Amino acid sequence: MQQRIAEAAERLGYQPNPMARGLKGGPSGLVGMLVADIRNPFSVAVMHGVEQACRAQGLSLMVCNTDNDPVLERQHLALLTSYRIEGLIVNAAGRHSEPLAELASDGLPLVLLDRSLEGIAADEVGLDNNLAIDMALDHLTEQGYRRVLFVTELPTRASSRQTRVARFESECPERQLAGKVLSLDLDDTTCLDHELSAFLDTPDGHPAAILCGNGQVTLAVTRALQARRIPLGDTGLMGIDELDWCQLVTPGVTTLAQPTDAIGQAAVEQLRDRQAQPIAPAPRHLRFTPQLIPRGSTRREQSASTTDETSP
Amino acid sequence: MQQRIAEAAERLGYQPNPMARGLKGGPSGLVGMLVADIRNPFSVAVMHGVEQACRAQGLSLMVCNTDNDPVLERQHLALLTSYRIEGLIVNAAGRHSEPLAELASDGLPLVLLDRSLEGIAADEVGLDNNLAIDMALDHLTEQGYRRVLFVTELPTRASSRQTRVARFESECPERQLAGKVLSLDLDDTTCLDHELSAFLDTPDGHPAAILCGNGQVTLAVTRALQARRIPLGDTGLMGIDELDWCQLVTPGVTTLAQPTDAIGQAAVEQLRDRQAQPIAPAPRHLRFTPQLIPRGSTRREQSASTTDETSP
DNA sequence: TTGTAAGCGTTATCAA
DNA sequence: TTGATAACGCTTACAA
Repeated sequence: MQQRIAEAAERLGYQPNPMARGLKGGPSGLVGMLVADIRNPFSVAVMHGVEQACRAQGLSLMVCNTDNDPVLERQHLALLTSYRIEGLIVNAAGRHSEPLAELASDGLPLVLLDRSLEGIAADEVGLDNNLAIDMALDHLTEQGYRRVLFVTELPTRASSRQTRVARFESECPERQLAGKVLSLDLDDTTCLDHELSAFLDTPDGHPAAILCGNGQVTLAVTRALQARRIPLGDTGLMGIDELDWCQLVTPGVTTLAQPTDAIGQAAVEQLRDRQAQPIAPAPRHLRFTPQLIPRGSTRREQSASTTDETSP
Repeated sequence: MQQRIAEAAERLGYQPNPMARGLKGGPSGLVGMLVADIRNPFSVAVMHGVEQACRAQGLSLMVCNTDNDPVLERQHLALLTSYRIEGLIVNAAGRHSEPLAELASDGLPLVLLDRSLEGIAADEVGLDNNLAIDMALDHLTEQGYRRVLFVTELPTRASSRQTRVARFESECPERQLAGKVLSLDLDDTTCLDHELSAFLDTPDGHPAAILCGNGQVTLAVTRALQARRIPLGDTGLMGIDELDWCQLVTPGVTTLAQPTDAIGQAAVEQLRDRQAQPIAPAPRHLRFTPQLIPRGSTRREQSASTTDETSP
């Protein structure tokens, strides 16, 4: 009997209207994602992982870019909830966002990507930031650098940046490294040149390296170094986030690659898990291990300019 | 009287439910966008322009990534239409897509980004491909290259690629250039090395250059050239699409930058225009002019390795 | 097993 | 000017 309607539906090309369905409160099959900056390759890479996972689960993904604008974030949040999303993956929200906290307490499955949010007890998925900093400092130490400048975007905006800065500051002394932190506003990189000079021009004989907090910073710093004709390797350069061009800029830029696909997929799984749980379990935090991709930019004794061909 | 309800709505934080609204058939304020490859920086850049324009118009944008998969494309199309979008911006659809044609003939405002589609008479917004090829060939000729290899992704997939190939083939003879076309499957770049060798190893004394059809190709070719230790400039390299790293790879990669923001915004405007028209006017084609950013990779007599600092 | 009815939050139409 | 009512397409609960 049901066969007959199923087959008639097939024949007529019937497709249920998700609007009507959503009205009544049924499952929407929709997952929302809030991205702080769609032009950040890391975000895009994670998003790709999220998409794949959604597809595998038969879910549809609705992506919104907030461009780091709290107002936009609020609007998009309203849009997403009005479409009855079943889960939300968030890679935005600089500060404690009230609407977001409200949603979480309303029981909407929520996964925070690459950041924690004050006052919101939600699942988190992201890099193991402490480990990443440790790995970076270990590598730089091994390569013989004794002074390190950590350049990061304004850490007030994202908790992961704060974590990295904190770890950097606590771990440098442990390794007898002279550490310094530079907070950068990417819209105004004039101070970068200045600070870079100040850091590099100290002729105390200790080899110096620069550690970049994310891909955008790596780009800005590489540009600045190149403008000042500073050869890489002699002055160390290392970045968190692997980028297309890191192997192209001679002698190659050393990076800590994030497992972006895995992170995206984990976010969706987390969402499903939570949906399946009738009583909300304690928030889970998933921290992924980065992969060190050593290249020429952290090789001090340049034995001929060997092009690095490591692939990401 | 209406004031009272307006103020009550404000007080209670009332927000109309777009589901219910959509059910009845009212305006949804939603625009859909289909992107073939979210990891293509060009697509992301255009998407950013689209977003800005939507915001300015008070529209919400729903983006779907098809990953060049016709099946996914169909699914996403179904999703978007079920949400009663008021307009659709498409940067996918390799071949004549039936569902798309259907939508267009149903009167849904449709803008094709960077491609035409057989059998679909819709508005188109994109680069002036003929002009772009002409500009590239002019530049390469001026710089003294006499042989050019045009590397493109499989042109069967996108009309803009076909247009570029056709123009390349017809214009090379005009300029007494020896032109050759290489169609590349980016998932399998083994043939690239091979073909590159074949092209460059012909010692007929004529300076050779490689022209890349888009950013992804530029990346693949730059990698291949670097692997073979071929210095840029001597062998010319030029790409369509400006990328972050083009100024970083010494001596800088010459590009034709697309005005991505303008293209995205034009797409949304086109949508609105069409919506406003009661009777559908003939499809409009908007073709944008690229910007030549000359760098060291097309400079033959390298007078000292001057770092190019032109910004995009 | 099959059929009917109410309700989800809007908008549009029509009467009062 | 205002208020009541039907309809959008679906789900769910209950009656035949």
